[in-house]
Formats: sequence, C-alpha cells, structure tokens
Amino acid sequence: MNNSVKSTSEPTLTDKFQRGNVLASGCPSRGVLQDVTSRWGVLVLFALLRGTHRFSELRKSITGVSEKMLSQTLHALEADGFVLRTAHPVIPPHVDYSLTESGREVAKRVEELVNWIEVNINPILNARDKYTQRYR
Amino acid sequence: MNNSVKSTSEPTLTDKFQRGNVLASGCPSRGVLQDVTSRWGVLVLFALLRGTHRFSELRKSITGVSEKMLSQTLHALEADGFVLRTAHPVIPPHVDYSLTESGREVAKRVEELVNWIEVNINPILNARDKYTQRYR
DNA sequence: CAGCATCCGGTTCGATACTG
DNA sequence: CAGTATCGAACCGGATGCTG
Repeated sequence: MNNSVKSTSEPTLTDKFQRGNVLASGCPSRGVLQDVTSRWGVLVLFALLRGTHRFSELRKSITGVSEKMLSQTLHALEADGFVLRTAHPVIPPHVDYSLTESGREVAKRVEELVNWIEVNINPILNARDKYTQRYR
Repeated sequence: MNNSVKSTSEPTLTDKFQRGNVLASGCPSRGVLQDVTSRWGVLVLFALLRGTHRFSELRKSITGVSEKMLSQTLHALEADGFVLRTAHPVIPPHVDYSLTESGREVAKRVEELVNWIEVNINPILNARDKYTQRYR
C-alpha cells in the first residue's frame, strides 16, 4: 500500500518539495513507481492488459504469486487509480479486475519494457554467462 | 545479483522451459526484469541516460541510495550487459559508469514509464487520497 | 470464491567501519 | 575515490486459519 518514503535516511527539506524529479528522495513519483515496478505489479499490469480477470484467474496465470501478495499488489494499484475492482453481489462472490484509463497508459509502457526484454533475452543471458565466467 | 528464481514454490517443469512468457515463473526474463525494475535499478538507468557518471556522482544524484545498494545494483546491471564499468588506473581511483547499447534501449523504455508517471503524478495522488479517505 | 489476520523464517537493506 | 565486510533492523513473502 506504500506509505510515503521507506528510506530511513530522512529526506531533506529540499527533497521533500522537489516534485518532478524522481532522483530526489522526496519525490512522490517514487512511491507510484514502486507500486508499478514492484515484483508482482509489473506482471499484474501486464496480465490485465489482456483483459478483465478474476482474482483466481490472475492467481493462476501469474505463476508463483501468493494470495497475499496478489491481494496487496491489487490494492496498491487500485489505490493509485490504475486498477478497477468490480464486485458482483452474488454467492459465491465474483470480483473482476480491470485496468482504468490511466492504468492502460502505464501498462502499455510496462509492456514495452517487458516485450523488449523478452525479445532480447538471449543476448542478455549470454552476457550474464560471460560475466559470471569471468568473475566467478 | 539475482540468482535465478527466488520464489520458494518450485517452478513446474512446464514453467522451467516456458521461455517467452513472463507470467510463467520459470521464464528467465523475470530475473532481468527484476534487475531493471528494482528500486534502485530504475533510477540508475534513468540517471545514466543523462550521461556517464562516477560512482560518487550517482550516489549524490540518486538521493537515498546507500553505497551498498548502489554497488549491488550497478553490478547486477553490468552483469546483464546494460552498464559499462570503466576503471581508470590512477590514484585516487576513478571509475566511470555508462550505458551500453542495449542498456540505452532498456533505459529509454524505463524513461518513458517514469516520465509518464511524473507528468501524471497529480491525478494519481488525488486518486490515492480519495481512496484512503474512503477506506480509512 | 475472494479475501483478511496472524505468525514467522529468510532475505534485504542501511549504517558503520575498514581496505586498496 | 571506490568500493568490500559486517551486523542489526526492517521488510518481504509464504503458510495457515478464518470470514462473508
């Protein structure tokens, strides 16, 4: 749910009001960035770009995510206005998650990043292998 | 430095070889994605897009990062082939960090994401306030 | 089904001290 | 200057049990 700055080193006064510069620790964009680029946040946005999904569907499609983390991630993204949660009052409960307008905008950018990495994964892995060989 | 999969739930056999799908836990792209979207990874890439920098310069410009985390982040990005480390053999030591060709490619995509968030930070923050008011 | 509350082990992180 | 080593503290994340 991300409560302000997590760093224990107090942001300076200048930082605190330095909006518009992520490199400054007080910049509120850092918090949002954290939600979006969090381990599961990226994958949730990526998954929801392919359409509306229920909680259990997301849980299945995003392999490895726990119930708790998925829930937490969805809440954070909902709070930021990126994800829309729609609960249908039926029994058993049925809840749908989809992207909002701004959610689609961020998700598109996340997707571009993810896609680039997937396309170029082999050269990257090779680089990594070379690196570990040299410095092991 | 990211060693393969971190999730404790064992990836299934199908996962393990399911390349080309980040949503599967065995996909190697997830690891790279973690390096790139890590708390400080994003900011380092963003900063280096503005040119070559020394260790201490990065430490100063990226407010709040500790020496240890900066070092760790730079190593991970170097291993993935995104960052080039150039040590000049002088005393006192002088080390430059810059982006590689592929580093610039990822960084550009990271930048687009960051920029979008910065531009739209106010509506997002408002959404968050509304949310916390409603559910506090 | 969708999810919160709680516990708890492992990892990460930051501050500090130290080295080449 | 550019790091590594070390050590608590904080946090993450999974498992379990329970609710509507």
